[in-house]
Amino acid sequence: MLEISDLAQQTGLSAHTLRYYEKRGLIKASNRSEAGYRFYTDSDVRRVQFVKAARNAGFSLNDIGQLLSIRVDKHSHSCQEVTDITQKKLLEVNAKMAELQSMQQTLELLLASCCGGPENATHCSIMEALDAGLSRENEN
Amino acid sequence: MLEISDLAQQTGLSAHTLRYYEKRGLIKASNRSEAGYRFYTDSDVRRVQFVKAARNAGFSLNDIGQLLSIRVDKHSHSCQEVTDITQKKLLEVNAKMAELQSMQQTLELLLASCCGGPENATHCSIMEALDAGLSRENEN
DNA sequence: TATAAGCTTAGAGCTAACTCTAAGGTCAAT
DNA sequence: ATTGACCTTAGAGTTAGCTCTAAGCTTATA
Repeated sequence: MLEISDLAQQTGLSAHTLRYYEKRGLIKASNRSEAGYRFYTDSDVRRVQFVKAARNAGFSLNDIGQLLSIRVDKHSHSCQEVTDITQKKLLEVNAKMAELQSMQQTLELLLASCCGGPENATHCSIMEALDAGLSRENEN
Repeated sequence: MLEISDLAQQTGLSAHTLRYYEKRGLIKASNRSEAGYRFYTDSDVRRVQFVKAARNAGFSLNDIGQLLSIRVDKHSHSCQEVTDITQKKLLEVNAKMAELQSMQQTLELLLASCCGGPENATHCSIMEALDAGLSRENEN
């Protein structure tokens, strides 16, 4: 039986975060001491590690809530439900990536155009490009 | 002279957002009517367009505040200041991209491993992978 | 002149995921 | 019995960038 700080150490999450996850309904200590201290079992630890792995994969805490309810009753859920959640997340990640790639490209172009030297910015090509609206490519 | 809704239409930002930018100190209506209505000049429009272009490039409103203070007094600032801000932003974007790429890769692997069919999730390989902590590659 | 559309302000609410604080209880060691 | 480290809870604060509301003016049109 682990106390919350032990679980925190084992998972690399803070005790605060673990309590927060509990408040969100993601995890729960299997036992409590007389005084109300949380005690975690191995099964609790595995559940927290599942949450952590899902966070690393990019899932939101809401997504993880869904995944967890599938996890506790796999018989009542299909693989398709799991792939749907995963697919949806992948689309979000791809969208975000596209946005960032556009920014990255823009920033690289800006940097390539500017001398970056100590002279004053009167003719700075970055400022000029931003003034020109980034050459109307990036309009939405 | 444009009223705020005219400026909103010309820039694609909402009147709410324009007032918010003003509150943040990024923009300002050059004139006000007797009644207090904001009136914008062409120069105001260009400033807002600068802000919008910088947003598209990924700059935060704080960054944009700095860029704007350079913009109004280019003589007192160097190209280096501008490239420093830009470089810093590029590093942030790159870091975020790396994170997203890792997620993307993970999600793609997960999807490739799972049948996604209507059978129950008892042996779903996505669930198994998350249970296994994503094979300890992604630990931090 | 009355109605509707649009303007003003201050300030609250939203999202996501923490992060921290305050006030107090518990526990092991001295 | 007293530290000091840890635990509890409810609830507030943080970040970024909006987004919206309420209450009240103003302006153009019918």
